[in-house]
Amino acid sequence: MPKPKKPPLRKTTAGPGGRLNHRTVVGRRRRARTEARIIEAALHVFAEKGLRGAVIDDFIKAAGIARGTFYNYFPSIGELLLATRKWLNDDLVQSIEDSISDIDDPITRFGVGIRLWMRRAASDRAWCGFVSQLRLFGTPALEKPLRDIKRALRARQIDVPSMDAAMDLVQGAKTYAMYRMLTEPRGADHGNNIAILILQGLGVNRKTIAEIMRRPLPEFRRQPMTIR
Amino acid sequence: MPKPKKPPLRKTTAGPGGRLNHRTVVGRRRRARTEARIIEAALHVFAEKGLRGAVIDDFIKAAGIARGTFYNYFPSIGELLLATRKWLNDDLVQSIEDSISDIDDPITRFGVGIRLWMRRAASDRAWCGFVSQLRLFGTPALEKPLRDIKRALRARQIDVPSMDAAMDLVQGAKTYAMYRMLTEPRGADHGNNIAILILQGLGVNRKTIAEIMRRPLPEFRRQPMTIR
Amino acid sequence: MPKPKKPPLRKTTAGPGGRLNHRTVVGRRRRARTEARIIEAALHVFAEKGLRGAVIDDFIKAAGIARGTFYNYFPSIGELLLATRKWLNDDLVQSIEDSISDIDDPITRFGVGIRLWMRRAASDRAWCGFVSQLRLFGTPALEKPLRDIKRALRARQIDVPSMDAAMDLVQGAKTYAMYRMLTEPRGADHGNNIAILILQGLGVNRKTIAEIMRRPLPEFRRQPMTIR
Amino acid sequence: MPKPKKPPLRKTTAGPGGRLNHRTVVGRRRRARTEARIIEAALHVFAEKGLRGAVIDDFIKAAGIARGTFYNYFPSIGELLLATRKWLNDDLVQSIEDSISDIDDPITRFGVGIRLWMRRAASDRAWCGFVSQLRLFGTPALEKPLRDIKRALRARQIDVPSMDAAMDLVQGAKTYAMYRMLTEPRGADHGNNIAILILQGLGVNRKTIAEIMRRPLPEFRRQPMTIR
DNA sequence: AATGAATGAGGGTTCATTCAT
DNA sequence: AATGAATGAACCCTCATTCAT
Repeated sequence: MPKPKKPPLRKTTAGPGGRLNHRTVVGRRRRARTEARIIEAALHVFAEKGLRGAVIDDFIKAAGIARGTFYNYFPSIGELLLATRKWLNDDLVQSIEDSISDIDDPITRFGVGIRLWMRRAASDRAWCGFVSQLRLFGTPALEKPLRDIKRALRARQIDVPSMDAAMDLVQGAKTYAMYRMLTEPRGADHGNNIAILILQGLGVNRKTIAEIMRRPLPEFRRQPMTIR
Repeated sequence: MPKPKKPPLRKTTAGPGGRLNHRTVVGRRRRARTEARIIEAALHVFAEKGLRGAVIDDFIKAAGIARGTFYNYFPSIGELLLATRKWLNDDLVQSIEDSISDIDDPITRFGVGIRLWMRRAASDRAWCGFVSQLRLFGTPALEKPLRDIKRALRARQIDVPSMDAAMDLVQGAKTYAMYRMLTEPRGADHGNNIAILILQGLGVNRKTIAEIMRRPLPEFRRQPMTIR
Repeated sequence: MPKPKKPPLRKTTAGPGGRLNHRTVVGRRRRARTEARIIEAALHVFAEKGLRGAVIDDFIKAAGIARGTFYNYFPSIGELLLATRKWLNDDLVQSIEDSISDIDDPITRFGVGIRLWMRRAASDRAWCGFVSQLRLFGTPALEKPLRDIKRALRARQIDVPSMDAAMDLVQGAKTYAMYRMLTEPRGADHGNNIAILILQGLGVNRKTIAEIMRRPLPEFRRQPMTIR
Repeated sequence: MPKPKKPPLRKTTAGPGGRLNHRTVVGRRRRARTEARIIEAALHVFAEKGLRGAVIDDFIKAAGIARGTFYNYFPSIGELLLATRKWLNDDLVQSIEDSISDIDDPITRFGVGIRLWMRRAASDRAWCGFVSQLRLFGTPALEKPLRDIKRALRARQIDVPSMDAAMDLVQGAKTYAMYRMLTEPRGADHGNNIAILILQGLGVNRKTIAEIMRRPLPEFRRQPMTIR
């Protein structure tokens, strides 16, 4: 009596006519909604309790789901963190990249990008709290800025003794500023000021800095939370 | 069972007549030695496991003491962290301050201080790991540098849009650089490069920066671990 | 939330007028098929994971059904176990009884029955794994052999100090042998050897044993899996 | 600052004069007592709830200890089971071996051993319940009987078609009888009856069996529970 | 009927803290 | 002081069962 053993848990249960089963479609939609809900909640929880300090209970309370439901979606807090970071990365890259896609000059792109980043941090506490804890190095979120800055170096728009040190300065200043924005009140200009100092640090000349700072920031296009 | 718990704050246990008897003296010496041992171990443990990730077991194993002994000295890990940070602060301020006490020019003091800080980070992994996790803001460790930088501002040696932003840049860059030194190999110049970028960021003029960087760094005076 | 839960015991769903309509007939057939599928799968699962160690997931994966579907058929794993055992009992009694129905001599019937049982165990791993875990005492599966052995006692074909002890010997030896067949390789004769030892244990005389063992075993009549 | 790192948690904390520290001695004694208590309790729990059905709570309640204490001794129920079985093995081998060490004749040793085993089962419900669930094969507990039976075979005291089958008969009958003693009332002779049937099954001749059964059983030497 | 997302009770494990010696 | 066994609250994770579609 060999075991025929069906292929396990088909992804798509198609009805007799090949059309997607109604139940399946409904189920899927619900699934996606719940996942988005959990990630959305996770952003706040991680921001508040820290990446290490959060416990399952925090997430399920914030998302309004049952304990078991959590595990239907993520096998551990670590996985949830990954998913949240991935979502955030996509969202971040997307929203900033969209806004500066029409800028050609590398250092200007870079500078405006920092201003946008900092403005977002100032306007969205949860986002700021979460991002400020992330180690973004080597992550897609930093690919674009890194490319810009390399181009700027080749174009002699910046003057730094080493790329590694330059990136540490950039990321360090941003991260630290974000962290402190959560703790102490900071003026409305704080983001811009940080941008100025970073550009100064990179050796960008005064005039260029002034130009970058004078630029009106494009409208905020915050897209609604969606997964994938 | 809430925790009223007052610090046992041992007063001088004087013998009859008010003089310290022999047992007391011996006991005290032993006490100080054990405490130093625990803090020394804690530095490594915190560096390795993180400020949040360390458990009592890590400390007692590293210090080679029994579980109960730990509680004879510190009522909780949090208190140990405080004590460790305090010790580090003292040590840090002391060793750097000692080395630059003969410098008068504020920006030079500041710049050399950063170079010393980074050199220490590069040469002492545990120190680097521990300090890079600390939020030093408002802490005595930053008082002196802050004063120097304020004086530099008054002397128009630096040019920044805001002091808050300036300090975020300084601390952020240092902290981030320390963190990354632990993860990826960095060249021997990394510390100096960071110093250059920070000074550039503060708007210090080229020539001054060059002078600061040219200064030979005073010898390392690592004092032996002592408490209080 | 205690569980009052009455068995849904579906009565004939007859259409208006009392005749079975087409949908009902089709539905019933489908129902029977699914139930058979679950039980078939359960046999393997119980054999593999143990009576206690199997979880719902094992059954639904093995049967290729959805979680909810399981509960449409069995209110719990316990009930499924009962149903599986019942099916096995019927099948067992049937297939062995069919094969020896033409033997009149009680001890011969009994002996051949044991040989058949052991042959089945050797040829069907899942069956062996499942049955070896069952406590068959008092179950219909043992009624017939018990009757045979009682008759053999009356006919002085066996010589035992007590019927209880005799049955323990018989069931114990069979069960243990089955269990070990799963674990270690056993020669093709193992079943026959066990039969010999059991008969010896019951005090059957040598010659009779030899005759029983010499008998060709009737062909295997494995009936297809059907419920009720 | 290299880490001196003491050897972890010395087994023996000796005082200055090399004598065992008093605290250490006391602690050890207590530890041994608690361990014995847990194992003793485990025997009953396993007997009652089954090897698979017992949960941590059962053990800690039975042993009268706290949840955490359990884990100070055993990392899991599985480990506890192992320890319990090991203890039982030692105890079993010891107590039976002691009693028959003065018998030379292999089959007599073997037969008396079975009678002792069954007598113990009848007089100690927890023992019986636990042992009847164990798979003793390949375990030290069966080494001695196995050796005796092999010697008996060489001495032509028994007559079996295969050693494997013989051992299945022996263990199967004993195990099954033990299991049933727990469920249904069995006469005082049940153990002896099982012994007779087993010996018959092995082909021992009538007279020898009668002699073995006539032998007075040596006094029970139940040693007090001690670990190691 | 069939489906699979949601639920929450039950059970496992860790670890800070206490306390008798 | 130092020791380490004992404690139990806080967390983690699984899995039987329900229920809307």
